[in-house]
Amino acid sequence: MSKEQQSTRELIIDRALDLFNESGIEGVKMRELARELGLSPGNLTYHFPKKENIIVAIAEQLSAFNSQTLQASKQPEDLKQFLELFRAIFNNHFQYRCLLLSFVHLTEQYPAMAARYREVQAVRTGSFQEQLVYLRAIGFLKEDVSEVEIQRMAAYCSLIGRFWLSEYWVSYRDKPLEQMIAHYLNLLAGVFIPYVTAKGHRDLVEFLNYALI
Amino acid sequence: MSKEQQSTRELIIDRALDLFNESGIEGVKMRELARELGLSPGNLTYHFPKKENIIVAIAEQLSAFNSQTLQASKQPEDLKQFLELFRAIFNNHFQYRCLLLSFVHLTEQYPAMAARYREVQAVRTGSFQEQLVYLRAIGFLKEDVSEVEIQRMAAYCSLIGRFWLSEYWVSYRDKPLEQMIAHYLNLLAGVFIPYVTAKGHRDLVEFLNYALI
DNA sequence: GTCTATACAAGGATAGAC
DNA sequence: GTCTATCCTTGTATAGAC
Repeated sequence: MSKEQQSTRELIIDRALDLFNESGIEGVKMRELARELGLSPGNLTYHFPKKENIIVAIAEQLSAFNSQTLQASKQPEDLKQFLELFRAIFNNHFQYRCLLLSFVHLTEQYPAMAARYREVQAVRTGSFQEQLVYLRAIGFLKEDVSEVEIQRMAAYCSLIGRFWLSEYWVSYRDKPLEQMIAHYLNLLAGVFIPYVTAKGHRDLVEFLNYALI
Repeated sequence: MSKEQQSTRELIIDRALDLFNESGIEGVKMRELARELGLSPGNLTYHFPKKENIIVAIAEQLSAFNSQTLQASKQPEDLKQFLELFRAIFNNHFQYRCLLLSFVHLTEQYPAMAARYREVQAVRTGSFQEQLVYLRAIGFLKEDVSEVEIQRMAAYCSLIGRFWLSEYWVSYRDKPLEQMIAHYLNLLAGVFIPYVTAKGHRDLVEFLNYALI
């Protein structure tokens, strides 16, 4: 996809994502974005009547990325794979951090985005649960792990998955991304430690050794 | 504190908090706030030259509340007390939800608030760790719980404490507050379950029975 | 010290010519 | 598809009355 082939619309989305990530969505003015692109403000409005439309377009990209990542592992082979899934998602999140970081704000301002997000998130939490049930079935989690415990683990995964970036951004931004992703993967792994079988434990230890530097 | 005795400044802060909580900080315009109070916009500017000043004033109230709540239990008698601490904090959070819900935003916009917050949060996470070490010392957590495990537990407490409200607001706002606070207290309690002694377990079960309806 | 009236600048959005 | 000109809202600043 060379730059020459990109439509104006695509050029706008790409540049907007960069600037939004850099200065926050609110920090980037429509006139500024137009100037950066060598367009007139009016022309920008032609392609995206409202700023919201640019945001939605970017959100759709992220959503597509995430769906693609998640489809890959309906039934993870082991805990390692389940956790690697999160590494991929965390990297997606960082690429689209402008959205993640102001997402409470966005859901307030644009009810359509809120509704869509709630839906996606409910599906995702449910899917975590299924994957954990599956991991229990194939002997990585103890047989006697209860439904309630599975639900709790899924809830922790959800919460960490949603908010790791916000915490990172506010409190640990000076530290390297890789290191902090490793930290949050470690927290995720820690959720399972008390509930794994011997086999699961070996798998987890392996993950912790190679994956967390 | 009857309404007659409140200074204009106090009246502004009170009304602003209500409106901010209702419509979000960005959703409340200075002119609107002035109108609600029966003041002229210029007069509002006299008391608070910038909107930020109102926000800071409100943030100081929350901070005072939280410090007061936290000082109460440097050395919790038991796990129950530790968890009750969080219930109080969660209720504070809800009272000041306008701040919590846009706090990434706020720390971006006002570096002073960011620095202060980072400081407070570091202290708080450290203090969780100390309390957990203490709970281990007095026999509520198993003796062989490691420092790494303590750190992880503190990290979970921190993450839940920071972001429970965001998740609640975005995904479960239609459910009653009490019920959702109970849900997040349950998640907090769940963090400790694998690491408690028999004594700690009894304590935890008791908490779960009476505290979570 | 407290308040009113008014002005200004920045930013999102729109209309219409080319 | 692109541009110029314009409008409206909102945060902020100031001058001056009481």
